[in-house]
Amino acid sequence: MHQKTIIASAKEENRRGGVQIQSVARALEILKCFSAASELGISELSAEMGLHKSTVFGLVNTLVSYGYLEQIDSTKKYRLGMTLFEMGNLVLSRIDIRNEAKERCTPLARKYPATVHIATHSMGEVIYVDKIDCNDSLISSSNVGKRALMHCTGVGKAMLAYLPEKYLDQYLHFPLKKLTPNTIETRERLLEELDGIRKTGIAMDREEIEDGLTCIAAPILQKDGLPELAISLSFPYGRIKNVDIQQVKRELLACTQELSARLGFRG
Amino acid sequence: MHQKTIIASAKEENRRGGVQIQSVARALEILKCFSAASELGISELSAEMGLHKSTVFGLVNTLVSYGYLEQIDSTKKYRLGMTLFEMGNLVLSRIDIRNEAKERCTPLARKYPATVHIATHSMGEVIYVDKIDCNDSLISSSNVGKRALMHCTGVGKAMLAYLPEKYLDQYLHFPLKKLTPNTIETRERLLEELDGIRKTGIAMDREEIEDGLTCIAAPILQKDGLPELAISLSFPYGRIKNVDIQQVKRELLACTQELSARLGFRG
DNA sequence: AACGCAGTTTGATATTAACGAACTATAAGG
DNA sequence: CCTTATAGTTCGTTAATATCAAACTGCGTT
Repeated sequence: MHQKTIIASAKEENRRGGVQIQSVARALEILKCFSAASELGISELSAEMGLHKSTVFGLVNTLVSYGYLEQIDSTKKYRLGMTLFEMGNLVLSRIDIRNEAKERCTPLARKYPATVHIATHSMGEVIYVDKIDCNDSLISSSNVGKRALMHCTGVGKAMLAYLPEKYLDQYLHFPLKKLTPNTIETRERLLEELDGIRKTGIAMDREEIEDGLTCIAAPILQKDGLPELAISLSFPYGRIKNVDIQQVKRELLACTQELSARLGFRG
Repeated sequence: MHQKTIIASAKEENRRGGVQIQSVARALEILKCFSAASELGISELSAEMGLHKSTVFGLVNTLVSYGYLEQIDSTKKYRLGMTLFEMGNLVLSRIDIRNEAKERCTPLARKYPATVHIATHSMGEVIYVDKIDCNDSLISSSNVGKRALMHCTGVGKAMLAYLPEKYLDQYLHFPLKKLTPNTIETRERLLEELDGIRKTGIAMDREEIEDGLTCIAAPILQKDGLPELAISLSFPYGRIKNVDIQQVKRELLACTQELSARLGFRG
């Protein structure tokens, strides 16, 4: 079957060992085709997936039954459904410590000209779960719910430093994607960096994801020593000048260590 | 196969016409087994679903590949994954008008001793998408992301009144579930109520979902006249006494009509 | 050290998902 | 207004694939 080949080659990346159920994988690939605003029809999806219309219809129809997609009456097209929102909120409420983290870190966003981000990790990527805007914020396009790469973000490196090395092997592909002149590319350089982070408990992003953006980050560790979240302060170009970085590090560490303690972590 | 029978009988409810892909439906049923905090193993799921362990394993494994579930290293059990959060945020950002609605209605929550809820509908149920706590709020256990029945909530009735009657036939089962002495039970009584709502543009919940809780609600209508959201003010027992209900209705309508106009609705 | 339990892997069989073709409905164009 | 085209939907056949059973692994307990 030529279709199978297309699917397999296009999506082999996220294969995890063990059995995969083809039709489930295809259904989830269909969900991936949708972005926030996009409304797609069966034929578009069929073309995108390289599958027959009727095959896609069956998969889509099942997703609709469960509210993962919904059909727009007027156009007959489909869009993401409210069950995803419902389930997403369940996940959010699972991360108990997030609320506390937000409360505890709000003073930092007030005191410094920085945006505070709270993030977790999933399958080798950063996912932002919340943010606190700084007082004099210009625009606030939210990253909440978005993914980012781990090797070039403060939060990502902060968590990687406390994850087992096999996590790194499983999810990171070297050479790492270079986004700015400062982005770390090699495994050796990354391991070295992570060693440094473990020494101080603080991860820095020095214009590694975006020119002009500096971040100071630290992880929140669970009882077992693994990171559940990380918190970062992002200073856009220029604003970092008049800030006492050592002082920020101390205050951030005070926050995250207290939060780690709340999770039962004994450093 | 006896398992098939179990699945079919247990879940026939949410069947939508047309083909269903069994393994996709099973995968989504598996997701349903999880609540926020729950961590389930393959054997538990296998028992819950009435399927063989290895069958469940294949399905779960696929869900893990895509981040819909994640495995906890220490216990080998599974929990809901971050992709659900990611997708849920996409859905949220699709509902553009929500932000405006929140902003526009915040004054109401400040002025009156009420909690403001913003909700939409999905498959015949209400889903709360946001809320604004009132100033002197006691506890704020959030309903955001939760579902509720349409026939006994202000927001639900507000939206039902502007949905086609076939929506009602498709999703509501009579007699309706009675939650308090005031809950509407019959189809006739509901249609009558919806007629009344269309006359004033306002839906009231007079202790129909919970004793002592009164709500005033109104829909936000799209260009095509169908409701996208509804907004309600909830007054807990006692607080409604000193409130000028007619004035609240006028102010709420002013909000929702402005918001409907923003969506292109011309009443 | 043996047992039991839970997660995981493997292989055989028959169910089921995929395809192709046909059908319907809506919209565009002559 | 009728034809044509496009997109969504339905149906029946076939072969691929999901399911089950049984065996394996690894951990924790007795």
